[in-house]
Amino acid sequence: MHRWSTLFIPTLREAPADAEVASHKLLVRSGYIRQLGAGIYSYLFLGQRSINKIIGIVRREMDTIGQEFLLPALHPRELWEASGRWAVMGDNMFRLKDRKGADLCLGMTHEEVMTDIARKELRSYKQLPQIWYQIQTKFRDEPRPKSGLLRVRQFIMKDAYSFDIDAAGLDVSYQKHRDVYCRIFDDCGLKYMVIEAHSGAMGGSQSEEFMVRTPAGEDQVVSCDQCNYAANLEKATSKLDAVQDLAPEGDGLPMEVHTPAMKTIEDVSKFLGISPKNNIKTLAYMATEMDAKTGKSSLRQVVVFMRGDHPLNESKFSTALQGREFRPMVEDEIKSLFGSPAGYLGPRGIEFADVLSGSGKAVLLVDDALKGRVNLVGGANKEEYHLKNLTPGRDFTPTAYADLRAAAAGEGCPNCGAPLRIDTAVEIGHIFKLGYKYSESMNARVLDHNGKEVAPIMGSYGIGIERILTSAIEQNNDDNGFCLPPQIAPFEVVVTPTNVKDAALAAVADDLARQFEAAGFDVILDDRDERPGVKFKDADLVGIPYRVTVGKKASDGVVEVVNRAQKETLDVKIEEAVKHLGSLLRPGKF
RNA sequence: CGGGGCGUAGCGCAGCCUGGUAGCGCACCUGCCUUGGGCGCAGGGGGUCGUAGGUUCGAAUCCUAUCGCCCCGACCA
Repeated sequence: MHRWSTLFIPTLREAPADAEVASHKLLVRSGYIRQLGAGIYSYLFLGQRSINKIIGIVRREMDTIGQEFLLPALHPRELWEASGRWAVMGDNMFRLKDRKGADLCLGMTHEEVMTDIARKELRSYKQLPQIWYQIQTKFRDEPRPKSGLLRVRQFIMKDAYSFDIDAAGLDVSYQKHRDVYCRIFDDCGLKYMVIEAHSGAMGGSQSEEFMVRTPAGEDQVVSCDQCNYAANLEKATSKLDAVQDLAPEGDGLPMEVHTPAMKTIEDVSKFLGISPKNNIKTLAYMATEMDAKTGKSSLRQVVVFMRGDHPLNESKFSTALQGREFRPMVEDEIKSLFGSPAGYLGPRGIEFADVLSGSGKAVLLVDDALKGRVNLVGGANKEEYHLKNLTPGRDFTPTAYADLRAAAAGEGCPNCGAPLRIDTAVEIGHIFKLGYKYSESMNARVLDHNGKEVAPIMGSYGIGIERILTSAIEQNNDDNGFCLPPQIAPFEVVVTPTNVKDAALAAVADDLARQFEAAGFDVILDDRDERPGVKFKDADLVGIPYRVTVGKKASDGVVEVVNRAQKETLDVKIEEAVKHLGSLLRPGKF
């Protein structure tokens, strides 16, 4: 039996001064974790116990669809060269050399290692599908670790990889993971959402994230309270109210108008007495083009037109550029393309490319919100002048239309039209249809039923173990501490005698704790010679969902069962305590 | 990488401006006392003042460099 008096549970009255978010303060105060360096933490007794319970749930559920492996954390450079990610990962990858000078890195994810196994071992469609997973430590040299365990440089991830013969098979593997993830997070007692996610520069056809709403989160989630629409801001769309186009002026063709010192959309709109919605916002970027053969990079001009009141979403922009890196143009670059300083930029006089890559011409990406609009106002590419009557398709031809706009709270849900909300959230899981990226680049091949060599199609699926703990704490804490769902708490119940010097009380408490243990509850006996207040405070702090107080009423055969989360106390007869707790912890079994 | 802040006992902080015995609260140890919400009394232990160099008779304090940590931003398969 676990006796508090013999355990190392270093609780603190005060939180470290540099802790900002609730879970960070409380994990340190409750003696779950201690910091070793920026984004590097030790998990002490209670922390590790809780992590182990979370891992237990993840493993139990993952075993219903896949097979557990354990891959190395130390990877040779060659493996990452094969997928092309040795260069792509940049400073986020921890790199080191061995004694012979060979380059190694610490694994930040394991597509490469898994694919390496697949390419060496899988030969036939008959061996597919496969789902392989592991629960293992990942290393990522984050530019800015923060918020305790929420953003760290070393953490535990459950990562899974599926190999299928075709897209239909991948759909099945993907759905299996989606279902299992829901069971896992339900079992962990989390309130979460499944949202559409940005597939990222890696391509991939579909991706969903499992998100927990909390102010401590770093992601922004757009969701609808009326229907089930939910998406990452990087991906979210919205319905816009119809906009009244301006009537044509003069002959209806682009017409110069003098706009002295009117550089911003706001200034121009006011000056001309129009809405920013009738303006074109012109943004100018330089994208990096990589020559596949020579590996040489060159710069490419990219112009973006948005509706005047709309912000650009850089993730969508990156997708539209097919992953090319980009940066804003500097002043000289603007002048050389537009012939005008910023503030008066527009389409006039520029011949844009008709395709994204190939020609050396500037690329023009136009946001979907401008499709079908007429008589817009934009810069004239001439200092202190704008143009009226600008109409896409007639006065300029986009290289492509694209969804580039960031959705905003209050705009209409794309499904049902109800107002959208935007919340911050923590990403606890991500499932991803990878496609052929790794099997192609790393040359994994199996024979299909026609005897033809094909690349298996892959999926990858991740769960951040620590983030389950942190988001559970973020969702359920108060001034006294936090309360974890019993399934992931380090203990399910603490038995607290109010005075261990009182032999009768101590005996009742000891006996009760033994009964709980015999009944299969995860129990800790707080047998410390401390005042009751100290023990109550500690019990409240460390997240144990139930406390059984053995005090004055014990002589009448009664103990108190305290529900930490509800802050409710119930008197229970000692001989019924096991049954009562059983009904709380193991519904249906007692 | 840009901006800001902080490094003094395990935790939270004062002292620094104006150089001269290193301090407070909590925690810890001993004894007594107390026992339903971090109790009280008495005694005690613990600090290369992040590190290195400089100025000075003398540096926690002034100067220079450097390292670490935190926050904002950039970034984030």
